[in-house]
Amino acid sequence: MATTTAARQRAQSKVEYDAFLAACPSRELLNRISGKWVALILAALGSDGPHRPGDDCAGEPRSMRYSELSRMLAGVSQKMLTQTLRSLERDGLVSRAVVPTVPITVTYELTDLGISLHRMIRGLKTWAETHMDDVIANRATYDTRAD
Amino acid sequence: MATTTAARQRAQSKVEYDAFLAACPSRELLNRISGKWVALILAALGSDGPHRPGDDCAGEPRSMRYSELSRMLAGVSQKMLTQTLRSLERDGLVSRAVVPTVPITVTYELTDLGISLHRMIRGLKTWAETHMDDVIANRATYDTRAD
DNA sequence: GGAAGTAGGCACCTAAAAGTGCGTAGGGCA
DNA sequence: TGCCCTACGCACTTTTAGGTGCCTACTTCC
Repeated sequence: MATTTAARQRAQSKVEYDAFLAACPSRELLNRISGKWVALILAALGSDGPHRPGDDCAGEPRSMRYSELSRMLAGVSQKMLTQTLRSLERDGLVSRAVVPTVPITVTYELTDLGISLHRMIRGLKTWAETHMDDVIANRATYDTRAD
Repeated sequence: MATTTAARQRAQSKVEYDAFLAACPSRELLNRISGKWVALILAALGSDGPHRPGDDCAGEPRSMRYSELSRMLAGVSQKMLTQTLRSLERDGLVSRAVVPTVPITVTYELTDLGISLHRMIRGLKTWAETHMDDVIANRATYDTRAD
C-alpha cells in the first residue's frame, strides 16, 4: 500500500543523489585538500613557507625530509604528518624516497601532479587573501545585527 | 631544571604556529567551502546543476526557493540545508528574501561575493575533472602494490 | 649511559560535523 | 477531516577527523 508516494519518490532520488555524490570528482578533491595539514604540506614542499609573511611565495618545489617538515609545520603531530604524507603518496601527489645515509633519512617531494595541485591551491589562496576580509566583516555585522 | 630544552622550544613554536593557523585566510576559506553541502548549494544557485551531465555549466546565477534547493540537492536533510544556508548568509555569500505569498516562501540568491567564490570553485571543479582520474588511478596502483 | 634524533606504528580519546526524528503554525485540498 | 505543504527549530545519536601518549631499533653525542 503506497501510503506515501511523494515520500517514496524523494527517497529514491536521495539514493541516486548520494551515489552521484560519492563519485563526484569535485567532492573527492574537496575531501582531499580540506584535511588540516594537506594544504600546509603542499605549501611547504612547494616552497611558499607560511612563516615568511613578506615574500610573494613563488619558490621552486623542493624536497624535504620528514623531520624538516615536522619542524616547519610546528603544530603537527607525528601521527598526522605520517598519515597525511602516506595518503598524499598514495594519491601520487608526493613521492617518498628513502636515503640510506648513516641514520636512515626519508625525503618527500612533489610529483608533477602535486605541483599542478599546488598551483591550483595557490589560486585558492589568492582568492582567500583578497576576499576573506569581506567575509569576516559580513560575519561581524550579521552577528551584531542579531543581538 | 631544564631537563628538556629542545622539547620546550618545540612547544613554544607550536603555540605560535597554532595561532598563525587560526588567523590564516586560506585555512578559513578551506573550512568554509569544505562543508559537505556548501559547494553543492553554490553550484545550484550558480546554475551549474549537478544533474545535467552534458552541458558545460555556464548558466546565470539565479534565485531559488528553499524547497527547490531541497529537491535539487536530494540527499540533504532539512536541518543541514537550513544550517548551511544560514552560515552562507552570515558570511554574505548568499542573500535571503522572505516573500509573503499565500504560503510564505523564502528565496535564496548568490551575492556578488558569492558569485566570485562560485567562479573560483568552478576552477577547482575543472582541476578535479581533469586530474582526479589520475589520482584515483595512482591510488589503485598503490593499493594493489601493497598487497 | 642517558638524552636526543631517525621515521614512524598502535591504541585510545575527544570534539566537531553531520544525520535522524519529532514538532510547529497556518493554510490548501480531496 | 485528516493529510500534506511551507520553512524551519530542537534534541539526540552517529561518524570521523584529528590529537595524545607510548612503543620500536639503531646511532651519535656529551
